[in-house]
Amino acid sequence: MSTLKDIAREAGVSIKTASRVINGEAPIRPETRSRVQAVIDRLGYEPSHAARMMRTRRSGVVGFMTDVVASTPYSVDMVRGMQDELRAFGKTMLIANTERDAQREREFLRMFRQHRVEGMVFASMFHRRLHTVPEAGAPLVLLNCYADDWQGASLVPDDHGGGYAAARYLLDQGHRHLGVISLNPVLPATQLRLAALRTALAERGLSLSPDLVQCGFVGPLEAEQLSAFEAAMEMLRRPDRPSAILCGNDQIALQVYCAAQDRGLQVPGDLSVMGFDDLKLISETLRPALTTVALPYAEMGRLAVRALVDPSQAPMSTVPQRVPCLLRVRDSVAPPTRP
Amino acid sequence: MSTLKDIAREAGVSIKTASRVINGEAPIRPETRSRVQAVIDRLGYEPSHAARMMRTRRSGVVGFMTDVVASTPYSVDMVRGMQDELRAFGKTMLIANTERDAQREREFLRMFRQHRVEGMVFASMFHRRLHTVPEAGAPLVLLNCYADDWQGASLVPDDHGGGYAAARYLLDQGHRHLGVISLNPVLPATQLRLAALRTALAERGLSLSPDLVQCGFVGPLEAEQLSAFEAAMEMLRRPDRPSAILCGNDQIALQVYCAAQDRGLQVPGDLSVMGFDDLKLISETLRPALTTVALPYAEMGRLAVRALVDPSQAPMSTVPQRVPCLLRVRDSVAPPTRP
DNA sequence: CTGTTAGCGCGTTCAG
DNA sequence: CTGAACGCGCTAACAG
Repeated sequence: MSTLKDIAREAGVSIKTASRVINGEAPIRPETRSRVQAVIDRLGYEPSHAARMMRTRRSGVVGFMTDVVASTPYSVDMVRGMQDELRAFGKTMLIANTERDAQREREFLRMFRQHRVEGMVFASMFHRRLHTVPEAGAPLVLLNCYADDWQGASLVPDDHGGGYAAARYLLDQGHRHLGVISLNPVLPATQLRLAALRTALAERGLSLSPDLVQCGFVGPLEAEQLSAFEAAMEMLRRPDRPSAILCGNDQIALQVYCAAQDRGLQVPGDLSVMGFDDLKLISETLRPALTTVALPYAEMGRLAVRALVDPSQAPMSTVPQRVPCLLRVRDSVAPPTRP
Repeated sequence: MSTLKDIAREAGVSIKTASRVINGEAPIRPETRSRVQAVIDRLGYEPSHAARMMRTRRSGVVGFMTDVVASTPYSVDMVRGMQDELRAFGKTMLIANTERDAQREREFLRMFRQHRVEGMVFASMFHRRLHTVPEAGAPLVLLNCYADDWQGASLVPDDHGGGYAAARYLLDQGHRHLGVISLNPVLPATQLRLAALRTALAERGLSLSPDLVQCGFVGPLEAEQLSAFEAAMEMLRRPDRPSAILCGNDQIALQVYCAAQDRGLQVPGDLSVMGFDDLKLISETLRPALTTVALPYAEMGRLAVRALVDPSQAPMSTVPQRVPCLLRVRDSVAPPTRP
């Protein structure tokens, strides 16, 4: 690969002049500029990022670390959102996946530090509280999580708002008797959405039957297994079965569809189903297509980068900032046939 | 951030000695070593990747570029496979997603060149032929694609083998009357699997009814829409409906489940379903869980990195290397009830 | 408008 | 076993 010196020599100018045309600095005489440019094109020259970084002491790189990718590819939307925004600033991204392994986390943090990342984004798979905050010697933005001893930037989905929107939609369609198959109860998302649901219900003088609130998973949080099918089967066998089920995520909703099939119930005719997450792989593929609430992961990625790269413009507060979750109306909810 | 010079000064040794303990070079007197190490730990020193790279002229970075992420998060497995292997070699990864935009592709290639990537992996969403080969001035491995004018390394899933395994499994279960809802016919994957199916059928003196081979998508390849539900409905209404349906991917299989529900057919009692891809989000969530064929994306990622980082060990041939697709037996296939 | 000089933080060379 | 000096490719600071 050729160097700036080569360009300068070939073009018969000084190194600095070559540098100037590359960086579009200062006024350069047009003929000089085009002569230098011609050499650059001919030699296929690209400035060395490493050398540039050494001189300017800015890496132009931000690190992205996730805890688990697991079954839910939640991080790809965040990555895309981040990339969109980074591209606009001419920056690049290093990614790391710790798989919840402390050893790997340390290694990757070292790697980030060696690359002198200008910022770091840490995302957890579930909206949760962190015990320790990863430290890469650069500004940090937390995605989908927060920490008590951490007064920096933190972006979380507005689970309360999303849960409220879902509940209101079902109520507006005429449902009065709702079932819930939730995520693990220890997750803030679960509690926030339940609280929102109870609020929406209370506004109409209704309440939630405790029997109709189930968890869609079994086992410890780190190794939980889907059990929504069984929960749904049980719920649908009851004489007072709900006319609609609110699900903790789209996978649960998928299992509810399967349970409905098994019970000979049509969606949405006999049973309305509401998902959460808007995993297109499921929500757009199911027939009838799934009405769900979209998690704003791409938007969170964009906001995180903006906060990192241009902090003045994004004055992050010390409390987690809630990013809106949008209701995606498709075909899995209809007015109830029995009141 | 402190530098090697700081370390040397604080420890009262020369820069070179400090450098030696960091890189574990040469014999150093133990007491000197531990004194230097103590300073390193105290100052939280990390060597500058940029400075190192400039000196050694090796970036330790490989680039990963994908064409579309779209609905199918196919690339996350590749990324994970690559990361596993890169970690073992102490290297890192830069990622880019072109969204099939030539402009973006050029920009990212420049970025890769500026970072002096030591290798590049290009992955396409579908197993396909490339018109032009992206060039980053470094060794290249193609994933999921190949090009006629390109005699370098290329890894593709063994669609023929996977299709054959799926067909054999259905035949071994006793199925004789098979339906197919495939990917777009222009894709090599489609043709390879169909050929494998015909071979397996021919081995038993059977053949495929042309009426029972449908495509699960409509519209042009770049913007195709799932239409497997309609195809399945049509197929299941036929008097000679198949006892099993082979699907081009797991999303198609999901729609076949939905169509079966609509027709009042139980899976696998009335209809066996075989997927392809093994998207866990779908295959492990469906009830009954989906029997499918796994695409070896993580393995392809690992192999690509190995070929790049240690070419001697992985002598890639000039023809695309086929990576085995494994049958994942779950619960969606059972012996047919009507012969 | 253009050129000269001096490092950025490392690893390498060669000399102790 | 250890140290001094040099240069990787580039840009900042300051001349001209």
